[in-house]
Amino acid sequence: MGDHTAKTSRKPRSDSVRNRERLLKAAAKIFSAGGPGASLDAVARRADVGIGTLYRHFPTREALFEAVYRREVDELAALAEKLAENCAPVEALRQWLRANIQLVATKKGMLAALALAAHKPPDLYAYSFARLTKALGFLLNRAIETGELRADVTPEDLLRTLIGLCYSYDQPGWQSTVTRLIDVFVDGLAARG
Amino acid sequence: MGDHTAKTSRKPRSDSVRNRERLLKAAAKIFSAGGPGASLDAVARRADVGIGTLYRHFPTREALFEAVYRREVDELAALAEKLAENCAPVEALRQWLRANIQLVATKKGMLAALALAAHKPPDLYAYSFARLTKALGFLLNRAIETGELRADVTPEDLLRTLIGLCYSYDQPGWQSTVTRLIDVFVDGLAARG
DNA sequence: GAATATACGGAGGCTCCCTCCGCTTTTCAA
DNA sequence: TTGAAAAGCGGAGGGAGCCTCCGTATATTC
Repeated sequence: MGDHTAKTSRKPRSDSVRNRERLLKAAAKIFSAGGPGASLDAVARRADVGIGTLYRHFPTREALFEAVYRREVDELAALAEKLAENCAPVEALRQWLRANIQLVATKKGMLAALALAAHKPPDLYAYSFARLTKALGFLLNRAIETGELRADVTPEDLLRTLIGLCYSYDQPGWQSTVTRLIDVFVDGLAARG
Repeated sequence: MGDHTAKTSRKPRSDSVRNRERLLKAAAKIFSAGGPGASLDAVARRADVGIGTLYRHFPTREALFEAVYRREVDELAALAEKLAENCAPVEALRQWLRANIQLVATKKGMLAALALAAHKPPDLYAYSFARLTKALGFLLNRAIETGELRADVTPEDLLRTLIGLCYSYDQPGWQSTVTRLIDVFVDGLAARG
């Protein structure tokens, strides 16, 4: 089922692997063109694969989104660690948040992926949200421990705030606006409790 | 066409008026139950009216949303004036933002209406967004003029921020969380200019 | 009591979603 | 090499929603 836990001995079928790859490639294209809510039928068509195959590999829209954007999420997580090494706590946090905005601006569809990850009932999305909150929590805690930021905002809160702000998407000039708004927000976190 | 500009002399047909009313009532129910994206077919069915009639009265989903929530928007606008009379600038602003959260919490569907108003290309939504930004602009300017808040955030920005934050909807305990986040944001606005 | 402007209804054509199951391909063991 | 069984494939099919179009019905007006 695409999910090859080393349970049974058989190795995954070659056609299965190939099709999964095709689907991911097609999905990336379709999502980046058609935004969230793009047709899954269209993805299957583009991948030259039956719709049933799509659903077998990715039972839900979320699952497909997550698979498509997993690479990006991983990179964000890695970036958090790098920034922690090279910057002061609050600065590192700001940088990371900006990198997120940048990414959303670049990879269309990324925002939808994040939104799904952040808004849906747990368990289902799992990977992305966990990965990102962990990374963000790391940066946030550093700044809280030094006493530079107030302690009553969680990584989840901040991540959702970021995503919420990015929803001003499509508006002209949104990128600089959102950056400014995030800065305001971080200033608010810094204002003594 | 529901839009009776005193152009022609004929008075609007009684069945038209009745159906419009029915549709609004049905839509309020359906939207509050099914959230945004609820079926318009279902609205028509509930109103005991042909689907064509629905589309004739409200050519787009947005139009219907706006009509359904117009009353609430008007009340928010009125509230802004009342608060301005009775509270200090920043306090009035906070109160108003909280009232918004409260309203979103109460009237399900309201959030979707606001989001549509705030995210879509101008002209189309018109009424709600204009009304709200005007009200909010009024409160915001008072606080800026007294030098209590920085001047580089527009009413539109703030409104979109509010809506974006409310998107953490459905999450348990969202209401108090969003209230806290809004407070953080206002603190950020207050932090030195 | 016409005449006519206005509104009504819902069928029809399209797209999308997702499930289900008969058929094909691949793997693996003998 | 081979053939049985596991694994995967495809797409038809049923359901739902969207929106348009137009023949029919009815309110208003004179």
